[in-house]
Amino acid sequence: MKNFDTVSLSFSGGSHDHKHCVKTALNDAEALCSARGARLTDARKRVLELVWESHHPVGAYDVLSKLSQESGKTAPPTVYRALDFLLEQGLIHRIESLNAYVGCSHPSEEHSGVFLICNNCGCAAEVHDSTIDQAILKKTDSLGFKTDQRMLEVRGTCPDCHSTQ
Amino acid sequence: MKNFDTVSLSFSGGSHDHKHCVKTALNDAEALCSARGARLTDARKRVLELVWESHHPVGAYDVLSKLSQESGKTAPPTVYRALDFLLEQGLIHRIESLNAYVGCSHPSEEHSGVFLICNNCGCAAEVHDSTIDQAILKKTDSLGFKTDQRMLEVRGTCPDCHSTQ
DNA sequence: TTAAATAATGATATGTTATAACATTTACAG
DNA sequence: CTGTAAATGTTATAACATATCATTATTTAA
Repeated sequence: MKNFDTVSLSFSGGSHDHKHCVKTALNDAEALCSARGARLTDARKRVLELVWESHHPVGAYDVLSKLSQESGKTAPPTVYRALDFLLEQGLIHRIESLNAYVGCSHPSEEHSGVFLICNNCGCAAEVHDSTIDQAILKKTDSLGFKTDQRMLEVRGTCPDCHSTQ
Repeated sequence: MKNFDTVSLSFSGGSHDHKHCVKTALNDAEALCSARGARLTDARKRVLELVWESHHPVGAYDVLSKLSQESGKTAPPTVYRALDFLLEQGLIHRIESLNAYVGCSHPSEEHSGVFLICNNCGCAAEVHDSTIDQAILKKTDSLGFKTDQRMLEVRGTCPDCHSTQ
């Protein structure tokens, strides 16, 4: 895994060009899936788009109702299958503490992010920090625990909400 | 918050005196609640006992069915109220990635644990590490994010399962 | 010590999130 | 083409959680 400390979206104040954001994500997704021989079908692509509609985590049933509106009756498995595919490909992340999903902004890297979730506005930022990664690794190693995945979610107030009050 | 690095139960190989473990937890809980003027009623105490029955996270509906067996028909709110109380008092923790609950082994300290969850045997160990805490704090501070709570759950294979294969 | 206030519990219904199981259609390699 | 695997459709249900209102128990304070 590449050793990088980045912030995917660190609290833009709602002022970034989100359409561009989504377009980039979709292009990246196409390229990645193509390179891997994975099939980013229309249904999967549409779900990815819907997850990317904001930087707020989106619930499966939110996706479901939008899908139902635009394409007629849709059943839960349709959505969950697409979400599972996108998770497998690393194109989205699941926020366990919200039962919700967010787009991943650098899916080409294998990684475990840290999610900062604002209790006020609901936005979620994915950040990376090798110091945190190493601290966790050191601890699990010292206990002989072999890690498969890890989830680190921090709830609080984002700088935008904090300054605006 | 006291600065401590401890392992609550680091993979005992299933060989510890669990009855003692539970008894201690219940005594501590009584003492704490008493000191705080919080009411550890029979119902709440029984739920705490049930959560402590193993070091595996226990689902709310597992608790519910045991309660129904021993006390006749019980409804979900009964269990969730007790779990909420126990969470508030820091007597149990919720494992978000499992929708399940585990007993807290040192409830008198205010703390955020790290949970190591074995995908093989299902056991969960709560560990603490100030290096991890500090790394996370440093990162969130640098981004101007004010933390309320955090969850860190690591899924993998515990040393017992790894050695036994 | 009793009435009022507060906290806890009981009971019913329903909301929310997720998956099992099986049928059908689509993509694509041979 | 056509057989196989992958994806999707469909129905039902499992699993997790809360809203609401009625009732009972406990504490507080007059």
